[in-house]
Parts: sequence; structure tokens; C-alpha cells
Amino acid sequence: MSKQPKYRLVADALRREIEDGSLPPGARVPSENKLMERFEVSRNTARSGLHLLVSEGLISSSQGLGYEVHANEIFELNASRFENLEFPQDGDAYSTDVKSAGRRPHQTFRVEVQPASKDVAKRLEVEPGATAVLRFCHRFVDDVPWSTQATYYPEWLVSAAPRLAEPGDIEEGTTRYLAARGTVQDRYFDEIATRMPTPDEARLLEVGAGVPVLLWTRTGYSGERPVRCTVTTLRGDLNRMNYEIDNLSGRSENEPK
Amino acid sequence: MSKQPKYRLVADALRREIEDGSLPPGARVPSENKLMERFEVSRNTARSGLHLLVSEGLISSSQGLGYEVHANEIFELNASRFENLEFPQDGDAYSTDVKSAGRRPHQTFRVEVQPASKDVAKRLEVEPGATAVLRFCHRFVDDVPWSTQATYYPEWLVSAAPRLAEPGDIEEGTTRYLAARGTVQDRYFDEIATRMPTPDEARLLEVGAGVPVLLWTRTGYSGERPVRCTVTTLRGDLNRMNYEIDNLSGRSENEPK
DNA sequence: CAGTGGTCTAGACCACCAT
DNA sequence: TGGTGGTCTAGACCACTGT
Repeated sequence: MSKQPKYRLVADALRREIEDGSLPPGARVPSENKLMERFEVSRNTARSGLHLLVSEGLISSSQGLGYEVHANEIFELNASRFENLEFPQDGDAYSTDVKSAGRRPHQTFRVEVQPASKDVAKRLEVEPGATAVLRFCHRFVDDVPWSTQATYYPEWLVSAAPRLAEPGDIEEGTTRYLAARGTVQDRYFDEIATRMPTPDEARLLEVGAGVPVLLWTRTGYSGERPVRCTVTTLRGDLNRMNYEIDNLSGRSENEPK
Repeated sequence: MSKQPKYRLVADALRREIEDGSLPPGARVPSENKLMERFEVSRNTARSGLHLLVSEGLISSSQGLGYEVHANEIFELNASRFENLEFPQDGDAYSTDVKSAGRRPHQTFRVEVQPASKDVAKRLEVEPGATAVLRFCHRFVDDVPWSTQATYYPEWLVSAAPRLAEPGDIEEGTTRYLAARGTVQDRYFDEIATRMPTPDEARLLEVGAGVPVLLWTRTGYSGERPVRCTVTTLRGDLNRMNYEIDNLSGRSENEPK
């Protein structure tokens, strides 16, 4: 005897309709009132069922409009290749990738000098609280909030690359700028985690309940020394990361493809 | 004038207490009744606030016990190295890793022969619906559900490696078994995504609302031919993945460390 | 047993969106 | 203006956990 609570019956029925295509991506879900009649439940019970589907990331709601089935178009991010310093680029790596996918990139940008958090200090191998330069991007694709990216540079690097701490954008990309100033990154360490967004992140990325974020932390090394730590927060419903791993010796991973 | 709804005020106050350590990991959150008095709200409003924190992954509830602040111990998974075929192992790679961390591994296991799903077929480069062998693991660490792993092998591989389709475990690990039968994997393609768990996944991994899963899909190639596709579903609150990426040519990624 | 959360109802008022 | 979801209340009964 499966004694399911009523709100689960509502959610299960709608979930089935979403999965079998009766409610395709983008479709409107029956209104709370309709569900009250159909399942003979109170409004709050119908809402509980809908809320469950929201927290599963299947639907979302907006006031005055109703509930809608999520449409998930995902963007693939190949993280295993180094930025190719020879390959022609149109601005930074992000803009290049988005444009080559036929989409329109947009980003806001700011620079701050501030004490490094514990996590960042550990990765940059500096004392916690030591000064670091933060370069922060808020990125959009076709005006949809896509990701935030915070890159921290240790203070000692600024004397060799002063533009890091200046407010303006670096058109050619900071990786190229650093390489031109003699700091070439030859090793990356990537960490990937997931969690629900903080309220701040939910605001910046315009995601509601039910959409997790992907946290991508990349530490770049020049020789044995870490020279930057980039924390990227990606909308989990729109992004997927790829890595190609090769067991062949003597092969560069830097070929354009 | 920030006109926050009451349930958000409740959630914000508790979130602050969690973040500043007044409510440390593992601590009991004040009961719904206490919150009703403290914030002068109805029980449902207090519950809404608590529900919000649950969906953010900060707390969880259980009947009769109360709400508890999540304690997050994370396990790091280094995915960038190949399984070392020479290095002595104690069973498969998972058991070896868990034991070497001083934890107790446990897994249940089953084998099925079934038509490949569209996603799997694409990665194995076989026709959708073609027969594939599924080897499925449900893995625990110290009796906590940790991950599920489904590995699919194309049917043509079974004639060279018949034990793949047999019910029993392969003690030395399937990668070694395949290598011993002449199929050495020399390239991996990894895809990493995140989303909220399906009800089935939530049951297997024993996660409630507010904990996303990390989906790790690894396709292994022998030459140009895909020989397996492994889909691992990891609890997002307990796992982090790492990749080391090296720009040096002529260096094996297969050294033990 | 007392205290906890889980489910459910009926009703109210408000804010937003389309027409 | 009517329909949608968002917030909030007061009260009821049930199921689970500890002592």
C-alpha cells in the first residue's frame, strides 16, 4: 500500500506529464485553481505539489503568469585545453567562445583590491588576509545572466603586470597580457563543486529555487608558483563542463580544434 | 524601504546565525513553535522560512527530531589521472581510494543487458536501442549513500571480454580486466553537469530537497573507438572533483603520486 | 507521554499580468 | 477587470522520536 500524501500525487502526475512530453518544455502548467478541481484538494495542497516540482528544477513560476515547464538549452564548456596564445582571438576567451556559437556576449566588469579570503589565500599560497587584486565579471549570453567570474591575483604579481590592478578591461585577455609580461601559466588545477545558490548568487544569476550552481575554481601556476585563482559560478541549468584526458605521452594539449 | 515578507525575515535571521557560527554545523535549529513566538508569526509562516533554508541546502529536517544545520564534509575526487594499471590496488579504484582515506567502502552491484538510451548510444557510437551491458553500483562510505555508478559497454565488446556480461563482480576492476583482454583505454572524455536529483536518485542517495547532484559522464576510448560510458551520480554536498591540467609536452599523466 | 515535524483545510488579502 | 500566483492566518489531525 503506497500511502502517498496528496501533494505528492499532484507532483507525480505532473512530473509524468512533463517526462512523457504531454507538458513540453516551455508549456504552461495548469493553474493552481485547475489543479484544485482536478485533484480535489485545497489550494495549499496543490501549491505544495507545484512547489516540489519547482525545487526539483522542473518548473518555475511567476506572479500573474503561472507556472512554466523549464526549457533547458545547455552550453558546453571545454575546460581541458589551455588558452591558446597563438590562436587569433576576438577579445577574451569567453567573448570568443560565445560569438563563435552565434550568440551575443555581454559583460560587466569591476576591479577591487582587497584582503584574500581563506580559500583564495590557500590557493594563491599567501597569508590569509594578504592583499589581492580581484577582477570580477558578470556575464550574459543574449542578455540571459550566465555566470559570474572572480579572478584573484597575488599582490606580488602587480609590480610585473601593473594593469592587473587598474580599473579598465584588458582587451586581449589577462592570460595573454600576463604571458606578454613574462608570466606564462603552464599548469592549471581545477576544482568543481555544486550547491544551491546563495541569495546573492540567485539574484545575480536570476535563478529561482531548484536550480543549482556549478562552482569552478581554477588555480593557474607559473612553474611552482600560483599566479591566479579564478572562481566561476555557472548556472547549473545552462552549463556543462567537458574535459578531454589523454594518456599519450609527448602530445601537446594546445592544438586548436 | 525593503518590504520583505515575514517568512524571508525568519529565513534571513536564521541564515545569518548559521553563517556567523551561532548555529554551527550539526546544531539543532529552534523548533517551529519557538520561531512562532520569537517572530510572532503563524506556524505556516515559520515553516515557509525553514523550507527556504532547506531548499538552499543549509538545513534539513526529520520528523520527531527537528531541523539540523548541515555538516558538510567533502570528499575530493581526482579525475584527471588514468587508472594506473601497474600500481598495486586493493580491488577496484573506488574501494582503493576510500580505504586509503581511512573510510569503509561498501557497494551493491548488479549487471543487466538492455537497450542503450539515446544519450548512452550516442557516446558509445552505436544505434539507439542497440543492446548494451549495464554494470551498476550503489556505493556507500561508512554506510552513508555516496554515489551511484552505471557503466555501459557496447555489445561487440562482450565477445572479447565475456565476464562483462556475467553477474559477478570483477575483483581486479573492469578497467584492468579489459586491459588484460587487449582493450586498453587511452583517452577519456568527461562531462560534468549538475541538477536536482530525480525522486529515484533522492531515494538512492538519501538526499532531501536542497542538495543537488553532480553528474559525471566518462566515455573511455580505445583508439578511436568508445568502449565504455560511465555515468556517476554523486551527492553534491559530499563530493568535489579535481582536474590537474598540464601544458608540458612529453610528460606522462600516469605517474603514481 | 510530551514535543517535534508532516499533511491538509478554508479563507483572506495583496501584487502582478493580460485583456 | 478577471485570472494568476504570493503571503499569511488559525486550526485540525497524524506520524515520528525521545524519555
